[in-house]
Amino acid sequence: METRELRYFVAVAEELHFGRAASRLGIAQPPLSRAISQLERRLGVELFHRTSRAVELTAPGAVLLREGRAALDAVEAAERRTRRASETPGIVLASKAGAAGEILAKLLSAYASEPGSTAVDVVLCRVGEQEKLLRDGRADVALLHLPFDSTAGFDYEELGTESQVLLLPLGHALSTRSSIRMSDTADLPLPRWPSRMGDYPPGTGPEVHDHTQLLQLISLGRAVAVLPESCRSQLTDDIAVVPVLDAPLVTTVIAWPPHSRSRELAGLVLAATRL
Amino acid sequence: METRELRYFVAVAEELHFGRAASRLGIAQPPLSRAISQLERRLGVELFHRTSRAVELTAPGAVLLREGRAALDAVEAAERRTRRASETPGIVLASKAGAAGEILAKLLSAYASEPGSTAVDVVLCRVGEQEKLLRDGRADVALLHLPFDSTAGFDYEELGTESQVLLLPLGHALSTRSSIRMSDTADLPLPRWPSRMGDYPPGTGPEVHDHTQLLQLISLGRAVAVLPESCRSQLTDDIAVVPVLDAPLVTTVIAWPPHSRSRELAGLVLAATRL
DNA sequence: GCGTTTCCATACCGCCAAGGTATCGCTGCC
DNA sequence: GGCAGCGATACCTTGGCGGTATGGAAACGC
Repeated sequence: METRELRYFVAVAEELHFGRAASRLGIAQPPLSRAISQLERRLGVELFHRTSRAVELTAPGAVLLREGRAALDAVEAAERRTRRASETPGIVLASKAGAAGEILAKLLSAYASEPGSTAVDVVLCRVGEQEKLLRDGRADVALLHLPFDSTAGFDYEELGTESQVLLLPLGHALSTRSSIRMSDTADLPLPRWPSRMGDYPPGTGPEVHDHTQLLQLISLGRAVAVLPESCRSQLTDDIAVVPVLDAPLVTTVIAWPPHSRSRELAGLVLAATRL
Repeated sequence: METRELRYFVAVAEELHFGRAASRLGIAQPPLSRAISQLERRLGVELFHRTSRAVELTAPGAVLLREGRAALDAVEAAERRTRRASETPGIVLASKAGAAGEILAKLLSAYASEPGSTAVDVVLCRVGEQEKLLRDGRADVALLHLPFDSTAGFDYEELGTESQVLLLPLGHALSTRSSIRMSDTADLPLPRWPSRMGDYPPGTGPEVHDHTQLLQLISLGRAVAVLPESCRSQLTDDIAVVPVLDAPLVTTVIAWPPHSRSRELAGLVLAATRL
C-alpha cells in the first residue's frame, strides 16, 4: 500500500463524500473514485458501502481508518525527524500552553546547565495535542498530565504528583470555603475541553483550548475549573483557590516515542527525573 | 514520502550496497540509484556518504532508517489488520514457542468459556519476535516477559511474577545443590539468544531461538539455562532444576498496540487479568 | 410522473515518472 | 596498465495517474 492511497482513503473516510474529499486533496473526483476502488480490489476488501446517495465505512474500513491514520503519522514523523536531524540540532518539547509552567522552567534551566546539552525548542500547544505532535514528529518529547492525557504508545517517566484545586472568580459563593468535594462542583460551569483528544471530564461551561484562555474566563466569572495546584503560581489575584479533597491526583510525566533514544533526549529525561 | 521510496531506502541502508539492494527489491540498480538521489533531493538531506567503493549512512540517514522501519511496519500493520477484519473474525495472539505454556492454556480456556468470545489464533514465534509481530499487524496481542521483552509502544497488563530456576542436564555437578546464585553460572554455557530483539543476557553457549530448542540442548548436555520456574511443567525427567536466589523476577504481561481496542481484545485482556 | 439535481462510476486521453538496457567514470587491486 | 567492481548517467518504453466528458442511479420538487 502506498501512502498516497492511504491519504486518499483517509480523506474519503473522513468526509464520507468523494467530491469533497477530492477537492480537499486537490484532485478531481473520478481519479479518486478509481483509486479507492483499486485499493479495495488490491486489498480484496470492501471499504465503503456506497449508494449513489450516501457513503459509509464498512467494519474493515473503520479498521483501516484507525490504523491508516497511525501509519500516516509514522511516515510523516520519519520525514520530519530526518529533516530536523540534518538541520539545527536540538530537541523539540511539547507542553500545554499555560500548564506545567513551573516544572517546565525548572527542567529547562536544569538541562541547560548540564554538560553536553543541546538547544530545546518549546512548542506550547493546545490541551491534548501533545500526543499528536509526538506521534507525527513535530515534537521529540512532551510533558503530559495523567490521568487526562494518554501515554498510549509512548515511553515515559513520572515527574511528580499533585492534588487539584478549584479556581473560582473572587466573590463566588464557594470562594470562602476552606475545602470542597467534587460533588460540590456539579452545577458549576466547568470548561468543555476539545473532545477529540485526551480524557477530560465533560463540563457545562464555555469551550476552551488552553489554560491561559481558561484563566481569563474564570477572572471574567464565566467559568470555574479544577486544576493541579501548581497552577497557583500563575494566578492573578482576582481568582480564588479552594482545595478539592476528592479530585483525582494529577501526575506529570515526560513522554517520548519508544524508538527515539538519542543521547540528547536521554539527557533531558535524566535531568527531568532528577528535579 | 511514498512507502515505495521508504522501502527502497531501507533496503539500501540495510545492504549498504546499491546492487544487492536492487536485486533484493527485484529491480535494476540504476532506477534504485535514481530513486534514492531523488528522495535525497526532495528531503533536502544527504542520506548516504558514497564513494565508488563504499556506501555508508549519514546521521540523518540513520534517523530515517529507525523511523522508516517503524513507519513501514505501521503501514504493513494497517494493511494486514484490514484484511483480517474482513475475513475470519478472531484474535491473533503471539507467544514465545515453549514459554508461558501453562498461563497460555489457562488463558485460552478461560476466555473461550466467556460469553461472546471469538476464536483465538495462537502464533508461536521465536524469542523476542512478539514485538515485531505486534508492530506489523501479524498479531493483535502478545504475551511478553519483562524484563527481557520490551513493552515499548504498547499498552499492557501484568499477569504475574515468578522467580527463576537453573536448568541443568541430570548429573551435572551443580544439579544436587538446593539453590545457587547467578555468580555460580558465570562459566556455564548459557544460551545465546538472537541479539536483534529483546534484552537477554549474553551467554557463551549455543545459539538458540526458542525454548523447545533450548530444552533439547540442555538434555543433550550442551547448554544450561536460567528460566522462569513455570517451565517446570514442561520438563522431561532428564533435566535437573535448581532455584536461583538472585535472578531477576520475571513478569508475564499481556500487551497490545495502543490504538487497537476492539471489544474482543478487551474481553481477552479482561480474562487474562482475572487468572 | 417527469424533469432536475446530486453523486459516484466509467470511458477515454495525455503525460509524467518508474523501470529497463547500455555505458561511463572512478577506484582499488593484481 | 589492465581489470574488476560499483555507482551514476543517458536514453528509451510503458504503465498508471490525473484530467475532461459523460453515464446512470437515487432523491426531490412541482
